[in-house]
Amino acid sequence: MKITTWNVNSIHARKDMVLDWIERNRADVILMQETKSTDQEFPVDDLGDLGYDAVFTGERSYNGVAICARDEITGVMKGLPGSEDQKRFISAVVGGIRFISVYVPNGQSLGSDKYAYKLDWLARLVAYLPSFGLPGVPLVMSGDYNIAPFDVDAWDPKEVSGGTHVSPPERAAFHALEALGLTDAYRALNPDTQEFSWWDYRAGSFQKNMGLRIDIHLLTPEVMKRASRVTIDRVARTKEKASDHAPVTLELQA
DNA sequence: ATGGCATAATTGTTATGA
Repeated sequence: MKITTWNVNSIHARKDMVLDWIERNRADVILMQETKSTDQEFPVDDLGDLGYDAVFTGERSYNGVAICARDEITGVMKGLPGSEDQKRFISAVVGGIRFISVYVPNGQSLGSDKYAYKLDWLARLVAYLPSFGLPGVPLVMSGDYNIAPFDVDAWDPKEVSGGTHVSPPERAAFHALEALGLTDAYRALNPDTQEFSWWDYRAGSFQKNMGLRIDIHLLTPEVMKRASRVTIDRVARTKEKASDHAPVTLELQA
């Protein structure tokens, strides 16, 4: 079973590229972030033509998350309690596993209102997750966490974003998610490797490999036992008009 | 210290991203 998380940075600006990638890679489940699409405009018919069902919650211009799958999707839940206005959380069951697609707020700069919102949002996520019954259930929560968990996950932790994405409170929130019984599959399978999933469009950052690993699959133990590989598709980031995030694919053994 | 690039609202400029 292949599960991909991908911040597409507008499903409309990149529809052909995203559909082409899905057609060529045939992941079983695709968790999207930053669709930047209202529910009315989400390209559900195009995905249907490729054999995928899709559930989504979005808004105009910003945010927006989706779950696409080749098998039946059930048990859909939309919105993080207390933060329903920004469309950053969707959950559904596919093939006996509960999936959650999250788009964690960016945080803008240390001390800003948006930074406070990011920490509040993460605290609400930590408070909400136990209602899903983890760690003793098959659950995969993937998405754009906007946090580089450790220094190895950032090209230069001292220079990044004026301190956001690497600040101790953000990392503490990420580790609070792990404390609920979730494991960062990429880091568990690759203890020392430095690989990034996002690169700034500016200043030739991709060519210089100045990036962050912020697109992450978090797994409960019984799913982690099945995890064989996590791959970051850098080639997708080289394409003309690519998203600034690469798709990250988790492979589970049957 | 700042800008750089991209998207989406709009048509000249602003908000946002990480």
